[in-house]
Amino acid sequence: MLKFDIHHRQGLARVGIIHTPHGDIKTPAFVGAATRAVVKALTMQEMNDLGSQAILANTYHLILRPGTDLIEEAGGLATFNSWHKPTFTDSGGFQIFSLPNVKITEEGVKFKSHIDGRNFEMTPESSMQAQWAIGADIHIAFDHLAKSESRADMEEAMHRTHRWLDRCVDEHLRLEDRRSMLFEGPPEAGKPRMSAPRPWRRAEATQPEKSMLVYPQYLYAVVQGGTFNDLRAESAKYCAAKPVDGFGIGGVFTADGMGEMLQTVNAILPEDKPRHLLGMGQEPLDLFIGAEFGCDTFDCVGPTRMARNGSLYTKDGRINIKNAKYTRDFTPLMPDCDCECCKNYTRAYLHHLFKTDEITAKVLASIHNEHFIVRTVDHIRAALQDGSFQDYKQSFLSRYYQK
RNA sequence: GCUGGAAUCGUCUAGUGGCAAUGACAAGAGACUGUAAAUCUCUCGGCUUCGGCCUUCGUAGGUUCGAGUCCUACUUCCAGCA
Repeated sequence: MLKFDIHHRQGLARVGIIHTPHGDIKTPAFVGAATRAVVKALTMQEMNDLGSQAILANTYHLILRPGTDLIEEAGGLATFNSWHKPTFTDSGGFQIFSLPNVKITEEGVKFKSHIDGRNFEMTPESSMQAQWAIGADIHIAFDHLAKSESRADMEEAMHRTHRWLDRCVDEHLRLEDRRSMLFEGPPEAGKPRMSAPRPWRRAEATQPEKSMLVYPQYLYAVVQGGTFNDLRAESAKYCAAKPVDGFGIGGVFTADGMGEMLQTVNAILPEDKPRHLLGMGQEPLDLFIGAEFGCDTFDCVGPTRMARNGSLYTKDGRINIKNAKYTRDFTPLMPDCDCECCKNYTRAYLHHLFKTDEITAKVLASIHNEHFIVRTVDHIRAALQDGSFQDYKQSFLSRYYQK
């Protein structure tokens, strides 16, 4: 089981540490979106320097390119992309369900690559195998996304997600058993299964299957149910009963009603396992609500996508640096920010880089936005720890969202 | 000097008798939440009571119900020949 220590609680909120084979994550934490094993526009060194603790890659994208075998051969995701810190993979379900012409059956999903039209099939088992090959520390179960917001569709998607979760768990445990047999021998009574961290070399297996990464990997179930809190409760109960290491909360698209939903779900989920709020974190409000109601980690493509499109966070809300009014603004983007962008460059310079479509515009903007969100969650963690959360939330949000 | 060719909204460009006029870029603004996103959308002659009205395709005339489009002259530019 994934080790998760909780040091402090305040209502549903908690402060803790997730211990992964590639290091610790102090929670609550924002996990950078590295869909194709890269945080767009940034190097892993830059991600490290801006304070990121973990990244999340996407199984769908990595299956298409470069292929999961290649990542396994490289020594796993964290070695391949030189991150060397905790990693997550999303199952790919979310992406596949958003493709046109997907064929969904109880067995799994058939789809065509959006790159070259090649046919692929993904099942709960194959998603687990792909994620084990990619070798992130934490995997997300292959879930079914509802085709609409309707209750009938949500219910169908939830039940299939549950059935698929059972298959994900079986396959995950099979892969973990195989790994531990290969590298640690049969479990001894009284001795914990989890191995000490080791060098992340790929090991040649002597068993029929060809190779395997030596470190343990962990699985999160996904809670579904859309905007229907009774479905959310049902899903949380189902997931809570499974031998998984943590939980993803999926299918959340707006902050409206999110707090109530999280209260329902997180009151049911076991306290001693981490919870990841899938895909939320573009709006600071999401992060405050998520942390307040018991979520430990977040990921979101928003900060870096916004950055590439010139929409930059400040304490007074987002600004579009491409606007003409910043042409002669020779002040830092955010004066009290200690990111590389704000410490060294002015709004006028950023404006110029964007207007001339220089690559560095996206680099500096991504550094700032990612830093902004990572540090906001860091502050939330500190505030929870010292009891000032409500004050911090109030002062941050009233300034950020004032009009 | 002669002979061709060309002048269109910031720029380049489409247009060969019904046109406020094509497309691209530039410019102005907006969107973006488990990334088919360095992407996408809107505006882009002026006014408007949103039905229109006014002014526009180098300049000045002309032909025509009607001209960016045809004719004449002029101006400027390009090419070739002197």
